[in-house]
Amino acid sequence: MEDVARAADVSPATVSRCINRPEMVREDRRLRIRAAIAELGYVPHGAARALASKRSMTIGALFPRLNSLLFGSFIAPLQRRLHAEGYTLVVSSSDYDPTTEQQQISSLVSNGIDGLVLIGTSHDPEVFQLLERKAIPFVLTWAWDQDYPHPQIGFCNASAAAAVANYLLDIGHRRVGMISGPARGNDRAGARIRGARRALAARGCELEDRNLVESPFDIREGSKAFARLMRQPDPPTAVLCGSDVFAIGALFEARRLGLSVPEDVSVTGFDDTDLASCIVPALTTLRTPRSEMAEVTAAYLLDRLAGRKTGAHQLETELIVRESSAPPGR
Amino acid sequence: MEDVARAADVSPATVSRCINRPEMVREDRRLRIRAAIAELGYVPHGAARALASKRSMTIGALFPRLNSLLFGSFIAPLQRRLHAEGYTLVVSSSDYDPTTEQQQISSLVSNGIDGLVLIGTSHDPEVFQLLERKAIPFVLTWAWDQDYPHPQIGFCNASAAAAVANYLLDIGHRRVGMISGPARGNDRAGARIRGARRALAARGCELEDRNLVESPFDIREGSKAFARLMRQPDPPTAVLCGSDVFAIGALFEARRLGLSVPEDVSVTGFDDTDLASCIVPALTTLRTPRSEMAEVTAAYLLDRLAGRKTGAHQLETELIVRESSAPPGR
DNA sequence: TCTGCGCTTGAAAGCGCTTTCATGAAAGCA
DNA sequence: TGCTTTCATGAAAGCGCTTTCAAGCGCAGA
Repeated sequence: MEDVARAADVSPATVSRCINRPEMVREDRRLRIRAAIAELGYVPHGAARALASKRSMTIGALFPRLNSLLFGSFIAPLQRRLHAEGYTLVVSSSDYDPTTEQQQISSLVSNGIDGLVLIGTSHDPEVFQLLERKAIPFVLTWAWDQDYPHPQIGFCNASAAAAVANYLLDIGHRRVGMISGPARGNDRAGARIRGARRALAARGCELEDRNLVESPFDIREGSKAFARLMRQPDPPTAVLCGSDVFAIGALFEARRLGLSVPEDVSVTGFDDTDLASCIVPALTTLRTPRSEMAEVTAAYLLDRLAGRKTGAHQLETELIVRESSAPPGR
Repeated sequence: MEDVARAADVSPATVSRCINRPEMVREDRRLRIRAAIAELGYVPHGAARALASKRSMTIGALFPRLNSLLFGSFIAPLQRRLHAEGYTLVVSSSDYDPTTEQQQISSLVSNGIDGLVLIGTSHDPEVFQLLERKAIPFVLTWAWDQDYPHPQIGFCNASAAAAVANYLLDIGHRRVGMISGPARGNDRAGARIRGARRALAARGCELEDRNLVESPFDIREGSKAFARLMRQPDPPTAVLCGSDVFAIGALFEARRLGLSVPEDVSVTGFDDTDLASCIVPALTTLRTPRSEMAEVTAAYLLDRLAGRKTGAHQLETELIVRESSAPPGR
């Protein structure tokens, strides 16, 4: 920066202003400074900026997993929107482990994030303490719970799952199986089980224990779980999957088992990932509003960071009926 | 830090040493300092550390795309390995656009990365200038070119594609189609086309223009391209896809068109993504050594950052024959 | 012509840490 | 005992920026 200042024949203070609030510096100098910056290939030193200005222009996002089909469609728009406002998004993953999550958050805070995006509502209280002590705005996404004390931008996983269950009931299914992610430590999976179970019970169909399989999120696990459900004496006529990943695995497995979907068994997904509409048969699924959620999340944080007042948002989900579901029996 | 120093009754310098090189401080004080840190929930200020120490303990990685099936299996092990050595991985994406790439790199450098991972060999010369001027170690992955002047850790895309082509020739195919990513601006896609074309030509089979489709990396595009190839009067008996993504799209489309794979047409993928082994029929594909590449990449950068001498690496690929390929005709 | 105001600018004081350098204490040796 | 050597520590000088503060400048209005 000294070099640039010298080359443009101004003080370092003016160079700094030219970079941060160009409208403050007179046009002729601004041009001279910009020329000098380009000429010298000057790249500002982020750490020094962060230290002096107390803002890093960086937002953190911590996901349980990165290598899934799921989060891409959230990260991309989030990144885009934040970048447009000059912020950099730093993503990392906790591997569904609370301890790792704490470490990662601590590391993010240490790296100087100005704001943080978390997934779901179940986090260690210490996390919230740290964020509040450091006055770092944060928001929980992918979930919505009326009585939750922290800002959320998401949808109600329970009623979304209930919507799928009700749809299956509507078209005549009575024996419904479910493949879910591990409810333990995953509020979303837990809420989806709860929602589906209640909806079924409300119309006289228990979700029997033998018809509920919890597995790690993985296509292959979806296949295994589906096989297990269908191998039973009295298998379900419809399998409600708590994630498209499971449903995709189920569809593959059905083909291997020689079962036709939806003639022999209906399969529904959850999330409406890219694959859901491509796969054959196209997957009936519940669309979660990921890109909208990303937009609103970005807007929320940007508002908070600009000192504007904002609030939480509940977003809508939508059932997408495609080819993988039909009335039972035939 | 002042607070911690006061609480532990030592100087800030000792606290700093306790954090960075604990073996330098006497045990009793070390324990006192650690207790104070825990007690006060002290989190070091990364920017200040970076500024003072001239190291950010951060590695950047710039991918063309993030939302693909592909890079997850590279990022996860890379992240794990770097994290184990105290480094944080920052990933971002250029969207296959050279200008965006430059901006992103500039932003990464500005954010103070200590090292950088790039994909492929085609990058603006200015990028290398900047990295060299700032003395930031970097490495190019996913590619291998004998005569390339910058450090690479990857595999030869051309010979990998040639291996697939030769396999198809070996089992008797003469009319081979190819679905490739856009060769323009993507050295990997270009090399794969070149490799396949040469291997075919070497054994008397031209890759005709009508049998080569270039599309953006996307399942749906794979379906479209496959449909286009098969709609021709004299369609190929095998379709060599430059990416599993295309092959998966092709498999779905085949089912829609009522074509059996591999009876009516063989389909091969590239990369051996997670889906390749799950899908029905399981995909014959070329395994690219992504996690190994991640390990070696991490090791290379860590060596460079520790001042150790190291060199580039060529890695091996492997053809995985599964169910989607068979001799033609039947 | 003089006063007062707004607009730009530069000087300089940190931001929170690391690291050099000097110091004192403890340990080893003659 | 007196000397050197080693080790652990604290004081203090920055790291490269931003931002406050004061001051210079030109101009409008009196």
